[in-house]
Amino acid sequence: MAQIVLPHPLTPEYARSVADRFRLLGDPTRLRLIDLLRDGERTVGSLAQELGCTQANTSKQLALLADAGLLSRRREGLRCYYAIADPAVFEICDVVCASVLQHLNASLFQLKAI
Amino acid sequence: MAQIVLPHPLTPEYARSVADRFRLLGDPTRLRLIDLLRDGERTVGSLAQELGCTQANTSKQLALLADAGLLSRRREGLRCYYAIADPAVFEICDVVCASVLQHLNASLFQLKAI
DNA sequence: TTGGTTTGTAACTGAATGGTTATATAGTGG
DNA sequence: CCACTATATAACCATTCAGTTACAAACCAA
Repeated sequence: MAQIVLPHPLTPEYARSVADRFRLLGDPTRLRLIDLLRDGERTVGSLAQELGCTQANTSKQLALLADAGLLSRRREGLRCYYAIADPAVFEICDVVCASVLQHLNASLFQLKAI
Repeated sequence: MAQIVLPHPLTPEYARSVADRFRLLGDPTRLRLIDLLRDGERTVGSLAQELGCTQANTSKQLALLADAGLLSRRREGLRCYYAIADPAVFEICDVVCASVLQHLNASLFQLKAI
């Protein structure tokens, strides 16, 4: 498999694609859904109940993640089980979380220093 | 330094913080600005010219990135030089770009298989 | 069939936001 | 002083989008 690298400077088209992915992960509800799916597949209703979201909204956000290829869908009778399809999301989230935590800690340190 | 880990399940507050960071990176213009700054600090006008953006918009987007701690500002007379302040953004972007490229390649393969 | 359950979807609303225009601020040179 | 340059910012507009409501579709049980 040929290794394809993004151009530098980044073209508007590629920037758009990457930005789309970032924006997809840039919502608290979707992040919490992904986090809940760390433990394995779950049904829409179960996820909705745990998040305190409506079923409609949960279904919509799950569909967005699945359409992007991050989640997989599996029907079983009435229930629909969603699961992580691309484990890369964990790596991505971990890296971003670490950066955010570092900033939060730094801010906290600033506060304590006053 | 104590290692602080995000709670699981992710609380709404932490999810919000992480989502904010993702959303900040979820814009093509800001991603291209970050990409241009890989080569070192640049002035607002220089960046605006290369992106084909207005000076006002470029300044606004740079300010957003700087306020979040991702960029640093350095004034020198009339000019204002921006630079990467948190190298973690490169790691973050690289991870996401790799994932996006993989999906793009997979889509391309699907097309060729038809 | 009838009723109940789970999920998907269309239409709508309010809020957030990227980009533009115009203006303010501040530094430089004559 | 004045003009010019580089940057920041305020006001505004158009678009995007998360969430809600209502409803449709699909499946199961009795």
